[in-house]
Amino acid sequence: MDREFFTPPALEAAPRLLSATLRVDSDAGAVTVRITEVEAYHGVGTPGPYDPGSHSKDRRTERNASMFGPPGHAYVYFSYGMHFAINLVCSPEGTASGVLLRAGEIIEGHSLAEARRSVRREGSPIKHRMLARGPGNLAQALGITREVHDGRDLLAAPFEIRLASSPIIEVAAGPRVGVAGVAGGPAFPWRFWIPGDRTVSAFRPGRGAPRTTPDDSRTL
DNA sequence: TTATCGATTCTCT
DNA sequence: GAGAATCGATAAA
Repeated sequence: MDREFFTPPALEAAPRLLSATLRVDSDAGAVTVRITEVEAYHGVGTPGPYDPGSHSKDRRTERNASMFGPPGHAYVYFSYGMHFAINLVCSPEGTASGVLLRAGEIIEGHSLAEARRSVRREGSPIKHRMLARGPGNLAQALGITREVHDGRDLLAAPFEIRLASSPIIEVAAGPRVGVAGVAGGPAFPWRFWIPGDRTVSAFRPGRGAPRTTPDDSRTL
C-alpha cells in the first residue's frame, strides 16, 4: 500500500478498498478488520458534482481540518454525541475528500474488539458479524478516538493497511446512509459494499431521501 | 426481518 | 439553538 493509492478522489478509491485490511495497534493489543462497506465523500477542491452531504463541502473548519491534509491520513470525527467514525483521507493536500469506513469483519484481535464493544449482555456474547457493523461500532472495535488518531498517517504505526490480495470483482453500490436530502438519494450512489456479506450494516435511508431506491450493482 | 424512536453532545450558524 | 456521515432496544410482521 503506497500513498499514491490515496491521491485520486475518494469516489475512485472507495470501491477498491473493499476487502482491504486495516490493522490498528495499541497498548492493549492489535485489532484487524477486513473492510466490507465504505462511503465516498467529496469536498472543497475535488472534481465532479458538489457533494452537499460532505463535512467539507464548503470550507475548512476545526472539525474537518484533517480532511484537507495529505492523502493517506485519517479523519476521525465525533458523531451524535457518542460515536467516533474514521475516514481515509484522499486527494492532494489542500483539497478535501475521504472514504468513510462503515463496516468490516474482525479477523485479528477478536477478544479485544469484543471487550471494547462492551459486549456481553447477560451471557450471550455479541455476534461476530456485529462487532464492526456500522461506522461507530467499527471505530470502537478498533479503539479509534479523535484525540489519538485524527490526522495520523495511515501508512505508519499504529496503522497498517493492505489491499486485498485478490480484489473484489463485483461491488454493490447505492445511496449513502444517514445523509439528508438529495445527497442521501440516488443522485449520489457513493456507498459501496461487498454483495451478500453479513457484516454490512443495515440500510437506513437518510431523512428526506426516497425510500424505494433500488440498489445498483456493478462489475469493476 | 423491517420499522420506529430515544439517548447524548459536538459543531457550526 | 438546530441538526447531525449513529446505535441499540423494542415492537410488529
